[in-house]
Amino acid sequence: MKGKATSFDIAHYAGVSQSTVSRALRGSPLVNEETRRRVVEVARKLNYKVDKNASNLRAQQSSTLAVLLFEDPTSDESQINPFFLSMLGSITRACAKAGYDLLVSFQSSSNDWHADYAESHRADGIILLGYGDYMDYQSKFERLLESDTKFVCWGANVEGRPELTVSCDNSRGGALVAEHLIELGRTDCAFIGDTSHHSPEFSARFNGFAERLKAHGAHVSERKIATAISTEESGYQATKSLLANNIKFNALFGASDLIAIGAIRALQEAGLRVPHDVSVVGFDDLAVARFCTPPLSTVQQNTTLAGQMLVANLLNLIAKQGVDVASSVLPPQLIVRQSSK
Amino acid sequence: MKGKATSFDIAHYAGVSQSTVSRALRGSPLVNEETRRRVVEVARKLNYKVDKNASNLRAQQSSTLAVLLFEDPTSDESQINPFFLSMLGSITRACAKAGYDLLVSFQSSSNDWHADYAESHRADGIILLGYGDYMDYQSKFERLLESDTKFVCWGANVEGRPELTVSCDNSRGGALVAEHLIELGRTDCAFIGDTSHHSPEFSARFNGFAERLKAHGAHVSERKIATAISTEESGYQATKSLLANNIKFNALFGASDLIAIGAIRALQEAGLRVPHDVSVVGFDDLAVARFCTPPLSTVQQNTTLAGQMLVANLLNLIAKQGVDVASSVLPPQLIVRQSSK
DNA sequence: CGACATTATGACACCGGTGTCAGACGGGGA
DNA sequence: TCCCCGTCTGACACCGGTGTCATAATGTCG
Repeated sequence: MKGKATSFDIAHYAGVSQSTVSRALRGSPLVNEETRRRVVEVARKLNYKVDKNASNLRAQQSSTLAVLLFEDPTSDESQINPFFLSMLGSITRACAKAGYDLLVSFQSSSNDWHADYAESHRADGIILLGYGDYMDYQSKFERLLESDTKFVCWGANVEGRPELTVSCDNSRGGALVAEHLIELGRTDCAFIGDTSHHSPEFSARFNGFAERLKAHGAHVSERKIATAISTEESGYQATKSLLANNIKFNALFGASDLIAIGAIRALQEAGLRVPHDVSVVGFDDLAVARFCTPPLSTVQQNTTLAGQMLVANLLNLIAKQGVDVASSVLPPQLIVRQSSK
Repeated sequence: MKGKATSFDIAHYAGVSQSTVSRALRGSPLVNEETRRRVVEVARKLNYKVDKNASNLRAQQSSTLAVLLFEDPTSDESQINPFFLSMLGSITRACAKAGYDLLVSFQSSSNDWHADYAESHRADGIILLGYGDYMDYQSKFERLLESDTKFVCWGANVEGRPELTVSCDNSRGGALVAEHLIELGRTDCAFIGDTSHHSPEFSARFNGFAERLKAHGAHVSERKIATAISTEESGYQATKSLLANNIKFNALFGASDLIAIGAIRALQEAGLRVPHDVSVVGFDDLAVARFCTPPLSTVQQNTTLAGQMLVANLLNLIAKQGVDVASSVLPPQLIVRQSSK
């Protein structure tokens, strides 16, 4: 047998028509059980596999989802945010369970392909990760909506379409951190992250944090806020600049674990002890949080559940073409370790 | 316009035949420059995208590669080995650069789909990660070879086909660790990992390590070897069992960073100081190695280069159907940090 | 001005399945 | 015996492109 076997080959050897082969292999009730057995047996012997391209073409769908991971172009390209990688793992598993394949693509702002996967029929739907850090994300969303592309997004809100977003309750997470620091009596806080609308997740964390502090009579001074993207280096630099300006604080909230880890390095270099002089809390609960020095207190996001919901909501969207899907906001959980004792 | 535009729609509006549209959009020299401009313009206006399924079906290829990541079923399913994730990042980028899409799939030993992606024409070739830890990998390789599936593999050797493997020079990496410990005068070594053929990468690391020590008159006692898979917990347990048996050593080589990190935890719990009492060295240089307590000395594998070579070799294999591709063994690099000073 | 090469285009078969439709076949009831 | 119905199967159009072949239009040269 040259090349791969086709359904015509199977038909030939099983002594039936090609139509019957197709029906038999896909469990149609129209085919006689005895015939089916014969077809299945021949197919197995010839190691026959349905050609996905042909089947997708005819069926006008691809049984495939795509994940587009947006990377902040200002961050180091060689290191991918481990938080998204861990989400990727759970998305992959959820896809497999649903019988879908998963295409993975790393996007940078330079390319504009966001809808390509769907429009070229390579994927039935798209999952967006990291678009909260995308400068111009609302306009991207508009283009996706316009072309009727099925998509769901982690973190960033799609205006007027809450059902397209799965996110952590960032505001609540920030509040948990505030409560924890209040309990410790450490209310003179610095914040490293981003309070602007460019970064909806970081600013939600900050707002939840600041509001809860305020409710207790404390407040975060503008001077104690430094801007950083979600990398260790950026957190380090931002904290260093605070210290260089001789700004004092007894607690520090990093908008992500990577930022917090960088902040700890800057603090330690400046001779400050964590947590003795400064309590530090991060956000994400990356694996590394458990192992760093000192082990980092942080707010855990349930990436496993998040991945499952992204996939489930997207499939729902594809199946029901746009009917109501509930907004999905996941509860965060505070994990206290040595960095804030 | 209902639904997506097809090349016939473009043809209609541009006043040419469908054939010409196809040629024009794919840069055939057969079409008049003026005609091409018109076609391209109409296509852009109608937001036309080539249907990948149709094009793949006709061309009998998919412009897609698949990554199969094998997970040790005995390890915690929710946490994916960060080493492979980082490789995944560089593979994705290399694919994108070559104009290929990437399918990602996590395999467990229970499913037997290894060749499915290729045989169903979903992917032109397959990249195997983590198959060195696969109990029965040679038989899987045989099936892939038999079905003429194009594939390359990280780490594990395919018998008689060195061109299908890209790997780190694990033996040399082990030797680097040995040399480093010899310099420190720490030759009473423990090894945590796997010295059996079940884990070709770990055992190569061990062999390179042991041989170099032997050449210096030192030697690793059987009693100081404990078996572990590549997780923090497993490294912790293995080290704990050594200590429980009252086995002494002044250096420890963990076959991976995760193992070494678990080992450090076990040592510290037992009241041993790292590196004062025991020098610890790992393997991989995960991001976490820089941040753990104390920062971990380790052997760096160049995942960026590795990913690029896997993709390049695979594409080569697909293009030249089986002609010689050089075996690719990448040089490891010792990174000394506080854990072995 | 006719033979011939060159360029640009259209018609059409084809990739390998899926779904529809028509019809063969056997059995039961009138 | 004839008709009807349910069960099972085959023929065929179709999905949306790609590549081949034939041909029209234009230009070249003797």
